[in-house]
Amino acid sequence: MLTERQLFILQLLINDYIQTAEPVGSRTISKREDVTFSSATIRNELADLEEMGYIEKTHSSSGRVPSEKGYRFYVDHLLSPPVLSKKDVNNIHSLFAERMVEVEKVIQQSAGILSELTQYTSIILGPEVFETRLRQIQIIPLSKDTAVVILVADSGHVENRTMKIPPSVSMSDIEKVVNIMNERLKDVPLISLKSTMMKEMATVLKKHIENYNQVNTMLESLFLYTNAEKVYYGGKTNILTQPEFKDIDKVRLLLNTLEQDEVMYNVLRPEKNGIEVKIGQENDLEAMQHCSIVTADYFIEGKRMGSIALLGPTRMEYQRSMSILGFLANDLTKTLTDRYQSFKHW
Amino acid sequence: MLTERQLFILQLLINDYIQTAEPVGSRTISKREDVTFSSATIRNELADLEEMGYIEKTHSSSGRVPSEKGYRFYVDHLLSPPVLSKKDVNNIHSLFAERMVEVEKVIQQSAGILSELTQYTSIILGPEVFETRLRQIQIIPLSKDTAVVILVADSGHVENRTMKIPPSVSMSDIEKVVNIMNERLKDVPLISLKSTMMKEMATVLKKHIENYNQVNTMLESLFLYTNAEKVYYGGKTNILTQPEFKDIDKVRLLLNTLEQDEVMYNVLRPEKNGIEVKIGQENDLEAMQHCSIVTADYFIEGKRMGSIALLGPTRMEYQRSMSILGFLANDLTKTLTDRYQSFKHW
DNA sequence: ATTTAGCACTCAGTCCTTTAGAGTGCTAAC
DNA sequence: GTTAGCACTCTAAAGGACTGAGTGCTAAAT
Repeated sequence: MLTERQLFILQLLINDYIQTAEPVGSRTISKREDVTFSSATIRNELADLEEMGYIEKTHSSSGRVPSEKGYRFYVDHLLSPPVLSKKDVNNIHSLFAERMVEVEKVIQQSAGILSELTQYTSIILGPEVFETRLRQIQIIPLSKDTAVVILVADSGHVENRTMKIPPSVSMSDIEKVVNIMNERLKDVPLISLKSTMMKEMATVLKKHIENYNQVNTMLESLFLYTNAEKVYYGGKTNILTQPEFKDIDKVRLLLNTLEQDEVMYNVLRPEKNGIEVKIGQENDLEAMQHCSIVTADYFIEGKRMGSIALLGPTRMEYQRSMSILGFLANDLTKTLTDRYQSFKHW
Repeated sequence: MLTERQLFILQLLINDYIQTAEPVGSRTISKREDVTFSSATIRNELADLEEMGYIEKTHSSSGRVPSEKGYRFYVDHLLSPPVLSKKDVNNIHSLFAERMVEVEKVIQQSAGILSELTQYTSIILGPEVFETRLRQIQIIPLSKDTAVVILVADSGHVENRTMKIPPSVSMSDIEKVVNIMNERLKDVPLISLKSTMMKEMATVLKKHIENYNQVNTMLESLFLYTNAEKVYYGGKTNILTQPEFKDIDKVRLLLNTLEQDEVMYNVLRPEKNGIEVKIGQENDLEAMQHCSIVTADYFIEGKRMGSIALLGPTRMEYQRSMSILGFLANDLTKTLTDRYQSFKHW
């Protein structure tokens, strides 16, 4: 479809535009050392590329700018082999060298370093709750009618909620329930706690507990909000340095969307494995029309646990972003798998 | 110092400017029904007010704009009696009607409603840790060398950290330590946990524990990061709708500052009780030069527990903000005190 | 049959100038 | 002390001229 030369020109053009954010003209391209043909030739090629929809003009006599189709093609076929500078690699490695104990800190730090290295906004989806399993439940009374319920997962993750205790339910009832729960619910994935409890425990509970109904509603309220995934951010305002975000309204829309964890959760939920790039309109969200998102997954023992992502303008450094992201995802996978193993084979 | 008429004119001018964000001229003021004197007279008065530093011109033939001194004076002496619409009151009351169980949720919701009602950014400092006391410590092993430590406060607040266990420390040692801690540290304010532990427990621990040194370093690392207060936000991007924040760089600076919880913590830490207003440069932070912050405190049994604040442009609706803030602080105080009582007299 | 030089044309951006309008300060009269 | 009136100031908007980067097309060169 595209000739060698057209590919070459398209690549040069997009590379240039990614660096400068300015429409690229034929002369700019022809000035490069490795370009042997004249600007007139380039003009002809550019006209063809435009006709095919890979590039666009901002006005009738302007230079060309990549279209989303152009970026798509670029990402799919024109990326040069990934190169990470030693500096970047060291940066990332030093992060994991610390061997932090808490998963959440590891992830928070990763988000920080990602945004620092790229000057984009980084977003990390915490380990999927449904892959972590219950280790223990504790109930600690606070007052005569409230108690804190603490769930500890095998990953070290701790969830807690405060709960009202109906007056008709006694402390010994609660102790009984907790005991039963710890017996029956151990190693159940957090995400299916509720259903497992309702199914498997109903009969058992009925046998042992007098006020079964009250206890039941109490337990239901306990698991009512299955906690959504936690979303971590780095460099939330980095996007404001991009020239395409001079417009306050665009910025506001985007930042507002970023604040909504549930929305971002859906954005990041990857559809296929590996490194994925969503360009402009490919993100269904209005606020993301002018953005691209690069996502990568991290795994524990081959199971997808979450994803890490970079959010930038459509004119983003795809190659570099993908390299860094892939690299970090890999390190994260290793670190977390290691950690998990040590839990498992204990 | 200022004549009645000057006071009146200053008040009108600031009120007008707060509404319109446009410099106010003598004609605008003279057009008001309750103004009996001519624009020429007003011009004379404005000249005087300017000389005294209460108002400024944006250029030599522009209308006048309040100076920071002007706002200060306005806030201190010219506020009209507070009026809250029924709608606002209902809005706030309905929030507390729900009787949520978790303190954190109450606070998060409060932040939300504040920002909704005012269209400013709301910031709430969570209950001061040093006023909450330890109820119980739990240690739950995760793997052979890690464990989760869970601290439950009497307020229902739960803290947790993951901890490395040195190989030389045995599980039974840890159990002993936890038991001793629960005996000795119950009802100690969270903030002084570390010092109390180091002082009071050293001797006891030495007696009972073999590997005192390892245990000690382990415990030290546990309390190394005394968790800073949690800061809650509502309407983070509301400030972007204000015309004075058209400038992306200002916005970036401000939003970045907002992201830094420690900085905000210091900004909010109130110096005196009651409702306080900090105008422009009175906030030492560079990023806040063009902002005002209104803060109010909330209490539990007369002890200050935290503060709630509104962040807006210097041209903010002080009267309304202060009313709403005061009202909410009051409700918060009541709600939290109620709750606390029920813990205490249990 | 490509490629290229050359040229006419287009348009955004900058710089000036003009104009309108809002506002001031001052003076002289009330 | 107050006000009408007027000259003056300055911004903001609107228009015009000019520049420069860029294009598309044509005709000549390869």
